[in-house]
Amino acid sequence: MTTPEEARPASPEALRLNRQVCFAMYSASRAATAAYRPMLEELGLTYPQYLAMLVLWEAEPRSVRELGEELGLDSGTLSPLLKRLEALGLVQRRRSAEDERRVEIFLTETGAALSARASGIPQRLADAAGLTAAELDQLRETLGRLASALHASR
Amino acid sequence: MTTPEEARPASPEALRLNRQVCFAMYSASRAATAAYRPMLEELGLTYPQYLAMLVLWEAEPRSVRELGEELGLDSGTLSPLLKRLEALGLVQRRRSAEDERRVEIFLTETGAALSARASGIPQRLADAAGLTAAELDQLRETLGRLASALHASR
DNA sequence: CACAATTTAGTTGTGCACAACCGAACATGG
DNA sequence: CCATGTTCGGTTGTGCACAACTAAATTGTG
Repeated sequence: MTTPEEARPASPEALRLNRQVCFAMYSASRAATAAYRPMLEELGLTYPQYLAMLVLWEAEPRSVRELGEELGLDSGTLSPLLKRLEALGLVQRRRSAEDERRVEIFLTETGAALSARASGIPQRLADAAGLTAAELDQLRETLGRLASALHASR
Repeated sequence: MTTPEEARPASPEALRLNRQVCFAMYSASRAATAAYRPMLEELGLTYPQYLAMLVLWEAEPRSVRELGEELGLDSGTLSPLLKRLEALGLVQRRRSAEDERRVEIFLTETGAALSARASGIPQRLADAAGLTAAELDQLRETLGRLASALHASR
């Protein structure tokens, strides 16, 4: 009576892959990155590079630390990523004059102009998602609470 | 009349980071991986390694291709991952006799026994998530539909 | 002022992801 | 049987993530 349907002796129901919300997130997140890829390829960006550019398009310049705060990434990830953006001619890295520890990331003209070509991407992705605007809103809200709770639980 | 609240001339609302569901997923997924990390460290596993073990705990042996199907990962990711699991003594890789192209992944006794020590992890993570069981269920369902739609959109 | 503690980027090393490609093994039509 | 095409696992190269560490600049304190 312990196993309702088929016998499944070795594997407690809790360990079933398809029951795990975190696998669904991991999987959906990679699917989203894959969906962005062809669109971002036109801009010559990877998804994390696109995220960094989104932050810079909102306000600029930003220090590496500020970018890391917004994106939840550390310098080990951002330092090489930003150097690649610089090599692409989209940003410029410059030591702050007031605080020589800080490196300020400025958009170049090319980098700033790129936002125009990126502006259609969110809508194209939302269309591909196949969810209603309300569902997307609720999903975003739930994921936000989840991430907060997980961060707090450390 | 175009910008309802504060003026935000340079950055169309669509490009705001916090509006993007995909960033919420990306972020929450990494938060989940980080939440798993200390628990999985006790088992000596990374999160993707844990996922592979979950699949094997359900049914075994599985070919590399079958594992890839379940996890949505290709051989470029799985081959080295499975070699690491073999080096840990948790699985064994063996060429199939019927089809010499296939490599079957078997659990070792140690690998099979590890499921007992892993059985508490899903509940511990669900607790850390701070969502109700209903919310987690709905989240999983929505993410599943989203991933399907994104895969279909290619 | 001296000097310990903190902040900030950067580097190194490990482990995914994934594209592109390869060679061996199998399948199939002729 | 044989030529062609497909499947399968593996390798290589690039780009994240993240832990652990380093060095330089700044801040706080006696």
